[in-house]
Amino acid sequence: MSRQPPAQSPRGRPRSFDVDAAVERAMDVFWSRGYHATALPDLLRATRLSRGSLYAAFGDKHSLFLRALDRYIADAVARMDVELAPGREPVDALRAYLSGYVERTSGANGRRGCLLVATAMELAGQDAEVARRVAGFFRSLETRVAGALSRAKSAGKLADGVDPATAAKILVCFVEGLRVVGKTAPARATSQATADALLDRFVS
Amino acid sequence: MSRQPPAQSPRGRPRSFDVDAAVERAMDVFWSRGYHATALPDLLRATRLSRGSLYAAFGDKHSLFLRALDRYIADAVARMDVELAPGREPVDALRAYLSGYVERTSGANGRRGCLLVATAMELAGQDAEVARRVAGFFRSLETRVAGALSRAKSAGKLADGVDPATAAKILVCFVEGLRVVGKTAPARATSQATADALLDRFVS
DNA sequence: TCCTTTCTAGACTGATTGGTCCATATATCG
DNA sequence: CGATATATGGACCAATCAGTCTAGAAAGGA
Repeated sequence: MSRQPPAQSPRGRPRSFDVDAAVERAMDVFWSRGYHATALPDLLRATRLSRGSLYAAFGDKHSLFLRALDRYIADAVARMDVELAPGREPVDALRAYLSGYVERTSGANGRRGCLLVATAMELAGQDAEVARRVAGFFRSLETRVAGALSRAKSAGKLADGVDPATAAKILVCFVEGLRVVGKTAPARATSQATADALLDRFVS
Repeated sequence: MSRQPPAQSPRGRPRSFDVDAAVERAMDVFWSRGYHATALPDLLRATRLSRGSLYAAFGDKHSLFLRALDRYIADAVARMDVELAPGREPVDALRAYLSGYVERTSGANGRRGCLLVATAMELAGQDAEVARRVAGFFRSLETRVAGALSRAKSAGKLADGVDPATAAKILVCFVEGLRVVGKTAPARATSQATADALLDRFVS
């Protein structure tokens, strides 16, 4: 869908910087500082681009931010697709998925936070483009968790009375709450025990 | 602790505006826009104060923000103390507490968000004063929920194998996650059903 | 080599930022 | 009344904001 080679050699200097790498570096900055607190010089330093190049390539700060956010979401969804792959034993998959969240929300990783949650809180209320992406991500997340829970139920691994769709909503809230509480840099073992205890209430 | 009358009449014009009301109005602005996106003119309009009065009374934007945050936290803790009062039947108390969160995180209320969560994500990583307050709030929250769960356990109302301290951590993550997901303005009934389903996994 | 394109560095813009200051009005006390 | 303290509104400040533009360097294709 993207990155098709040019139809014919465009005579002259070819693009000499890696756009995707620039987006990734910009993402890192927005990730650790948030949208409003990120100033243009921060982005120029991180991307190692000149002002002219940055504006030529991305238009403006807001557009660059949306690309960074899309990149963050794509990475997160790709990771989910691996951890919660349908082929995998579903309870193991859920446990691995939760462990990944624990890893990312404890200690220094936790303190760093989450671009998506920070963006949801900072911008989703005022920025429709952002709100769409945030809502879409939560939908993706819930769908995949619900799928794993459904497969677990089919395999008879779920406790009595657990509805996969409802339990998925619970787990989504829980992991996003982990990201918030993670800002206080909780101990890994504590968060892991908490996540295990929750999952243990659903599986049999 | 606060608001003691002056030791002796201070000759001259007495304070003619309500400081607490100004803090509350400032809180509303920070609440809906976040720290960085709130500009001084926004605060002047909301508090109906002149620049001079605002700086004389609060020092600077950051100090005013901390006062607003403290006010928000005090309100939240006071509400918890009512909803989770030790005298109350503990399971009813927990149910009421969760319902309050559902109310505040669904529909338009949800879209408005939460000053504490937004602040945690926007500032806690870089601002020690803020980080202290955020961590303190989560501790208060967890302590109170754990207390209610303990009382429920003593009354034999908890399911087998549920540890109050661990379940409290789960519920804290869940409700803070509700605040995040609430930014997408979920339907009240859906959130209520989700919260009920979670609590039903703990009570017997 | 020459043409074309892309890059960089930085000057520059107008608007806005948080914060200071002051002249003036107002209100309450002794 | 007169002294004192507190308010207002707006001028003013330096710094920074996002964004535009240009001159010249750099590099590949013809």
